[in-house]
Amino acid sequence: MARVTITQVAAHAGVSVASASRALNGLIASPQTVAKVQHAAEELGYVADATAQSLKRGRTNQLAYAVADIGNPVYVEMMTAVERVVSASGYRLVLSSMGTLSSSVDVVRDLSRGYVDGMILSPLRVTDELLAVLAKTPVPVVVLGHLPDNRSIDNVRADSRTAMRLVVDHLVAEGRRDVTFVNGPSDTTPGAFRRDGFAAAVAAHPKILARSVEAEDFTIAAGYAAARLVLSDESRPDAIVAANDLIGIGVIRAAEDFGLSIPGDIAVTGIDNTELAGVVRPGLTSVDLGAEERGRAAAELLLQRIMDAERPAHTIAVAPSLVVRGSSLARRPDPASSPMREHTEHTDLNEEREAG
Amino acid sequence: MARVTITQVAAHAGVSVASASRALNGLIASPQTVAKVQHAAEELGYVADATAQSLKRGRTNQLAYAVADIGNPVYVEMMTAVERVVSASGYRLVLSSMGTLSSSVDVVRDLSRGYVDGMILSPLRVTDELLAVLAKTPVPVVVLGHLPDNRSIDNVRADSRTAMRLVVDHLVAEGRRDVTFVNGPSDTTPGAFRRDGFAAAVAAHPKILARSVEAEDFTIAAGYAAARLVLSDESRPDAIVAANDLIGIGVIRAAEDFGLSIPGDIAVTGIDNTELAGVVRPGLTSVDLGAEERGRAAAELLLQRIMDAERPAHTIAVAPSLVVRGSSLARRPDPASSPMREHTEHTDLNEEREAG
DNA sequence: GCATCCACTGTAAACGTTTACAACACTCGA
DNA sequence: TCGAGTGTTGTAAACGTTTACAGTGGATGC
Repeated sequence: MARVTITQVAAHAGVSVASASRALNGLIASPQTVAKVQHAAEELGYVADATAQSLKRGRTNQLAYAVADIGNPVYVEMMTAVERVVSASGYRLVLSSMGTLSSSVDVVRDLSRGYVDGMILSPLRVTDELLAVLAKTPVPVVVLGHLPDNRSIDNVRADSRTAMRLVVDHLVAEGRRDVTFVNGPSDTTPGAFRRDGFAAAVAAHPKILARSVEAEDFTIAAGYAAARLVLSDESRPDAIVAANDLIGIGVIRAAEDFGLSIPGDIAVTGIDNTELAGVVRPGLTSVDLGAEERGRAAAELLLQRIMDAERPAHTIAVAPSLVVRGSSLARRPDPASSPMREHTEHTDLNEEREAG
Repeated sequence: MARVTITQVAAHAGVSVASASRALNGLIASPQTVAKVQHAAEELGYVADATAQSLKRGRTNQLAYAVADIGNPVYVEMMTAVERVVSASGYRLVLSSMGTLSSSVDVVRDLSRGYVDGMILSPLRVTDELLAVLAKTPVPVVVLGHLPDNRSIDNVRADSRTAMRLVVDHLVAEGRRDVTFVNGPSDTTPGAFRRDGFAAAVAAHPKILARSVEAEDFTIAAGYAAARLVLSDESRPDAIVAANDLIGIGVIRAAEDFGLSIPGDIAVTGIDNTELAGVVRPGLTSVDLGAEERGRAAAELLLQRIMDAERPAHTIAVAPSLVVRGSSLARRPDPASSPMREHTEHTDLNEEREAG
């Protein structure tokens, strides 16, 4: 299945390559030429070579979304929002994952080589090396995730501080007094910001006891493992704040293994408000960080940056909102309790109550 | 941040572009030249333009994985396996989603234009148009998902028929007699094959009552909606076979809304054995279709096809295996039952029992 | 009948690389 | 001293497009 070039199409149609090109691109050409060329192209199954076209035109019509942790549904949610925006502007979106296999620096370097006209980056860790590469990368970049200030890089971020305040305030209001934060790795950007946010939030409540541990990862399995340690401590907390929904779900599973009722014995909260939070039982109270809105904002920032390379860098922060579900309700005055209390919770696939 | 070309590097180093190219690519060149060129490249921040390089070399070192439904975790699982294989061979993997926005035909056409050296396709629907495009596409393709036979296209498939037999046999063995299949759209490839597989499987058990309905989609929300209809029927089944885990989870949630105990009042099974199946309560019995193995096989097939365009097309079918969890256990002889029976189920984040 | 315009066409140069080929400066052996 | 060999270099042609430019032919105006 050899590649057929425009030269062959031109020959087959009996015209010059220039005419063929013009006919195919809808530029000025006589109706007969257009007909001949289109027929020839059809017959030979011609498709313009993308690399040649990009080289000549200086643009690829491709944008990239590079994400560290594609296993986390929240990134899929952001990607969907990104795709909606960029494909409306005629770009195709390619997703490239920068896992353990390829470092984010490598991915950025590679993407800077001209395969894409711009990129959105969601790195888990923002190293100095990455910042250096980003600063001198020739293609437009938007970072979706917290970035040091004054970096002159377009940036869309969640508000981790407010998010942590929302959950902590909520738990305290519901009567919790001993709160443990199960973070993901704190050398990651979300890990660091949520750690600090938690510290700030609990500082506002001098009476409550606050502790922190770190899960190995922002995953269900890591949350489960970390929670087992927390719960086997002799003085276990009456609330666990998880750094994201996946960890939160792991915590719920661990609590179940320990025979603990949620929220009777212990409250649990997550962050991201993914679909999963509404699907586990009890429903996981979570902070919605506006994934959809962040994705959209990042895409729009990128499109604007492409149109005007000189515009000043923008930073957009999206406001979080608390979504309360069964996992964090007040511990009730012990209603002649059955050992495992029954949670009568309506499945919130369609609606949810918000408080923010 | 203007693009710096090899011409500038060569000028800056005081050599010809040919020498610069050779020095940068580790071809034959004197140590002094290499040093000068590398220094110049470093200083100017030179990165080779990918489109020019690809045009000249005739290869991009990129492979694509195009997937219809990125919201389904099973595709992420396959992608991870694919990436592991292809990046070990020096390729970069780009993911392109063909959602409602862009038809699979468009995506294939676009990818055939030279942006990638090969692609793996997981289409939801295999239309004649898609087959026609695939047949004449100039870049190597592997289809990950059932394909009509004798298509001379490399193909990796799950064994839906066996999968359906495994769940149906299991449910019958556990004493179920009235089984409803909640399929996804049956005009999709998985929908059609699972429908047929279910029909064949129940045909082997003449005594049991079998019915089918279709959810709008392979999602939790669609499964939930479909299950509400099924369960509000006056003669509700004693088992529901869901066409995948997401639908199965929706079914569990719906059953809960109806106050039904699982597996006491009704058994539920899924397909794909995603992580979610082990995380919901009760654990969702599911058929593992070998996502990891299918992804790996597809990637290897693609690499071989790239190396040898003439080799005959292969079809690889991966054997399924049943993973039994709490959602489908036998209805026990009514142990002085509490209305909502308590499932003491060990969280299977680490191990699971298989039967296949 | 000649100049002018118009609509269209072909020639050729670019885009940034890689690479075949020829040229070059050496060293070595005769 | 010469020729052959070696190791390195530059010139120039390609890869498949797009596009500036200079034609071409015919119709129109005088």
